[in-house]
Amino acid sequence: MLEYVTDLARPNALDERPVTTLDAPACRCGLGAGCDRRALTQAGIAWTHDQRRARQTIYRRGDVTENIIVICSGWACRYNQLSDGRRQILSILLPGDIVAGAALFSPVLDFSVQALTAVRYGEIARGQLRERLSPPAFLDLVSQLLVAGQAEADAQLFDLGRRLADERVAALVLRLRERLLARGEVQDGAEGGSFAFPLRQQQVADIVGLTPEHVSRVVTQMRRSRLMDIADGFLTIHDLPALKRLGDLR
Amino acid sequence: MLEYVTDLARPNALDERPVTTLDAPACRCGLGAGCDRRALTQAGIAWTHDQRRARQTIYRRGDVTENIIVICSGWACRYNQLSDGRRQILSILLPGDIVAGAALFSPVLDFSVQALTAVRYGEIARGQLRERLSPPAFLDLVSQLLVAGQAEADAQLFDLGRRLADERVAALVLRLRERLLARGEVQDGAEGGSFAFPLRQQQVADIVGLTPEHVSRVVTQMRRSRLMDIADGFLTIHDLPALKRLGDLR
DNA sequence: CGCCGGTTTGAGAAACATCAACCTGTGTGG
DNA sequence: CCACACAGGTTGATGTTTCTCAAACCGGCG
Repeated sequence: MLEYVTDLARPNALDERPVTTLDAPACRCGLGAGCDRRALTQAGIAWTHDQRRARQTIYRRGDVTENIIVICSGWACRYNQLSDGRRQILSILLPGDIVAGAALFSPVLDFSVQALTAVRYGEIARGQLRERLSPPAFLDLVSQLLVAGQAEADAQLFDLGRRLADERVAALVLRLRERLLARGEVQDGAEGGSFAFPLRQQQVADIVGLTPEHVSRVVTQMRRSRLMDIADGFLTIHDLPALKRLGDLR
Repeated sequence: MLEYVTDLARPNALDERPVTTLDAPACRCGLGAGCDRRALTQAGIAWTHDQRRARQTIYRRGDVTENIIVICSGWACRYNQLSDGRRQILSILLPGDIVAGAALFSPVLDFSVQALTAVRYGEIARGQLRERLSPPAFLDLVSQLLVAGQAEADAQLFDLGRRLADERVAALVLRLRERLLARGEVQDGAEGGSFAFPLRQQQVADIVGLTPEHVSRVVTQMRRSRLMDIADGFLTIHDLPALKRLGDLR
């Protein structure tokens, strides 16, 4: 397997320094009104917004945190990596997603987290959160996010276990499209709309369990057959029905 | 792909009839003291114990349920299946596991559930559960189970995306061993102990994303190299360190 | 005994990985 | 401005893993 050369190996003290924003802009994280710095501060809950640039590491497997982390803007991912370089992205984190539900109970993370684009994220001490937020609301919120994560994982499991390369890519695109639709981040274009797609083919490969070369072949093939196109950080769907025939769970 | 011939296609009215046990025996489901028929009954919470024989279907994808389902004894699995027969098992359900955290919010199931051995399971109306159980305890319980499920899914995702056939099988065995260890269901034998292993190779294949033929080759190979052995419904580990070298996440 | 579900084995095909070259746009230093 | 490096993507030739299809095997059971 490839020894993926990433910047994981060169932590840069300056780059990794947390930058606390004093005025948190409007935040579409799932905590809803909860993710309002002023409101939380008034409630006596410590809340910090940090940010990372694209490709920077946010957490490493084994790191310890007492915080619940929520993505506020940008894309990130959870991944695991073997010592021989094989890497698998476990999930794509979009604004509103909880990075680690696991952190609710065990402070030590079982995966690494990396920014895919520039990312802003918030951290709340879990003890505080659990004490202060009214329990039923908190239950619904967290459980709902956990359940959504499980559903995503289920779909991904099926893809990796039982689908061919082109079907996997199609399914990935469709699921991303669904999630972005729900956030109103899909522009409707010719056939199936288009949306910002910051992933490099290497990263797509790490999601769908293929090599970057093979992803390139699949994407090129899809471009030629006018299924969809990825260019300039945007993904445009040209034939949504055909894509669904490939990648939908039926 | 194969058209897997399962008994999904021949529902048997007699076999599928729920059998409510009047005296629920000791139950190691995660609800702990909660899963005590008398206690729950006294608290006014409706609770039923049903059972299924091996290979029977408990739920089908798309079924609607207002209940939270917990496995009390036996093995079951969640799976999804394409119309062309491709099937992927999403998770193995052991006693104490919640079948569908999803049912907490959406009554319609996004997967099917099948008994792998004879299975006893309990159902509690979710509304009742959420109202009656004291919220903090409920939060911890459910979230903890959800988080554990996510961790399992993460490991499985890595295996399916980035591991070779023998590594996948080794990893599956190791993870099952861990879960059974926690339940005290591993007898320590010669090297790595042994435990009941009711899975057919077809089912193993549906977990690790391979064909049954290839699973047979891998298992036979492992038997010959004295890594482990599966026989008579029991799995015996002969060389735990070697197995871990193959399948552990490092 | 014959049947049946499950497993094993083999030969050939398909999907995907590997390795290597090349291409293109972009930034960088002289 | 040019030379150059570099990251990301594309393409091709070849190798490996796994699948497919088919047959044989094996223990249990009517």
